[in-house]
Amino acid sequence: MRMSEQRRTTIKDVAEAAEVGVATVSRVLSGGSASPATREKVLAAAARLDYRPSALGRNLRRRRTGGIGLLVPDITDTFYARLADGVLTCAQAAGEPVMIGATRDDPEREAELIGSLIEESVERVIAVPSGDGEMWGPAFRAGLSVVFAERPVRGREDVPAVVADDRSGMRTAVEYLAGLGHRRVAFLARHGQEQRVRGFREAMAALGLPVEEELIVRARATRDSAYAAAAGLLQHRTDLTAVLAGGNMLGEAAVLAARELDLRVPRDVSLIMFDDVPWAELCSPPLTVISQPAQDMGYRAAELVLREGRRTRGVTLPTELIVRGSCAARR
Amino acid sequence: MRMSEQRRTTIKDVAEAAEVGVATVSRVLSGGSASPATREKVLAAAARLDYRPSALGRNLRRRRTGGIGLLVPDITDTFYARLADGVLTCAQAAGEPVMIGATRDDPEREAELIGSLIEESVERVIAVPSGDGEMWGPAFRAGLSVVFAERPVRGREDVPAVVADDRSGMRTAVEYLAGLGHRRVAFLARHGQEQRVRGFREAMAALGLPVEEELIVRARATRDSAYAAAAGLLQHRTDLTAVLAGGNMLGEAAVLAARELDLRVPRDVSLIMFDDVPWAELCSPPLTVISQPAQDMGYRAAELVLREGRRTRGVTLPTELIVRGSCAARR
DNA sequence: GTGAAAGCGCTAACAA
DNA sequence: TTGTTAGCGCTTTCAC
Repeated sequence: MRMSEQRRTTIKDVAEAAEVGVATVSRVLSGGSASPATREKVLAAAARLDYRPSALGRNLRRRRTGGIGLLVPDITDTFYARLADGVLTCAQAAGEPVMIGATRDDPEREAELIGSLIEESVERVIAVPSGDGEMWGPAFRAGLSVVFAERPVRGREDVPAVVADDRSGMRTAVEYLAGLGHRRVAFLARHGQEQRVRGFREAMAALGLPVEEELIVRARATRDSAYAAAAGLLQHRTDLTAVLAGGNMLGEAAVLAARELDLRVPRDVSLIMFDDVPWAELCSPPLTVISQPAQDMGYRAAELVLREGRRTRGVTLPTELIVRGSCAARR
Repeated sequence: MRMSEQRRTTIKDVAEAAEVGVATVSRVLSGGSASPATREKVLAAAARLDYRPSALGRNLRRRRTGGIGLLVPDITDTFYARLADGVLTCAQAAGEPVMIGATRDDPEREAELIGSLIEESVERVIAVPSGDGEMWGPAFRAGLSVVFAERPVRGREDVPAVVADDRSGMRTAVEYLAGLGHRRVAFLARHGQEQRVRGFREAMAALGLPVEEELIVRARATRDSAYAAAAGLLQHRTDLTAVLAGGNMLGEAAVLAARELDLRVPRDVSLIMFDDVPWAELCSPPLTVISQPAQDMGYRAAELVLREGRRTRGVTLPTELIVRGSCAARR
């Protein structure tokens, strides 16, 4: 005996209550033409019944879903959190729901999440890609429009990407360090940040500094991996005088590892971090950083993916050197 | 620019390819009974066509959506980011998509987001509530099952909530401070953290310390609001000897404000923060904190909301005092 | 074990 | 201007 069989209020209920056909209700509610009288009736009935059109029905019929999918490696990394925030801001303004997934920087998981987005008929995706171009085959075959954020994917140069100006940022950082007299500078990068690695190499070369492959260390997008990379670097290479961290988690790890090894920043080693975060200022010493507009990045990516217009080109956003106290002149 | 009218592969296509009826395909794919021979045929066809069942169709038919909605004030606040991470971890393990929204700690926006979740037929929601009980009327009327996180909502005591043990945490903090000789301790709270405020009052009273209303300051869940609150407090009340920050953003603001006002921590003022974050250790001095299991909170909330079983009770998770260097004995 | 058919809630032709 | 109707892709009786 089901007394309160929670049935959802449907368009049919509204139609009956307003004494019109369902098509009329649909039209009125989506701003179509209708006589003032009927419009009034329908609106009143809808309000009275607290009617909310089912996105399920609509999307099935239209064979598309409005929402946008968002794939980031780790929402716990403030950079991705800010990026996500930008996406949310733009999406909410456009009234689009956002479906989020954490890839853990794992191509396999990424593939799963892409599959899940396809199942949900999400047709727009913003992703900080972890895997290579192949992961994205199913996505394109399914016809969804994707925009990459933070970094492009090799082999998918046709897909628009919203990125920071890594080359310029790296160049600025390396020049700053070189100006301070550093020659042996290491680079802590996240896997996949090849743009930055390339920028680093270029900048070093341009200044006539040696690029030792051993001084370019890669980590995965997790705290543990970052720490291991930083500690390993600092421990084994006592000859380096400066380290450049490719992201805030790498920077955090570097500060921690340095402290653990009793290295003083910036006396024993100078440190500069890509990405500015609130705690950089609270840190001791305050960290010198290359800031990048994370939230903007997300916002722009959302704009791009929302703009139906095909053939949109990617966007490169500027970075900025913010000198604080973690770099010193090399004696 | 799609050249071929990308038609999605449907169950019908698979049925034709496998030379069976659609019902059979459905059955096989959802683990129903079928003869080994047909099962084989269907699976092969599905794989060959790279078939993915449409969640839209399924959900519409079933009149429910699997996904879970997640509403947080600000994903940029690492506490909420960790909470969200917990939710994502659990949801992904269960294969459920997560729809996320940022309420900005604004009841109105929260109401909008709830409405949007209803439209999407999401039937499970985890929320860090901003508004009062009334906001949630439509949600319950629509029959969705919700779990609150971080704090309960007054007037909705029947809704399960996953929270930190605020009373115990506050008590521990206050006792620690009192043991150090502090009597004039201020509390920086976020609006809605009434549990913590209550815990603070109780703890102070229990130790025979005076509770000055003026020393309990509330901020909204934004960096600006937090900073304003902290700066105002520190500026106007030069007689206080310790401040307890109700969350990491409040703590961050307090450190910043103190620095701005040339107050030395812990010499001039002791500081203790609710919620442990990676930078607390990097800060100078390292911050003494009451840690709370944010990611766990999210995970547990997801478990609760996923467990169909109604009448689940809420969960209270333990907190822990982690002494670092931001509190000193009062001379 | 298998298939035909009836919808889930909605929108878009097409009629009236 | 309005209503009728045919599906969108799927699951689920209900016959066979």
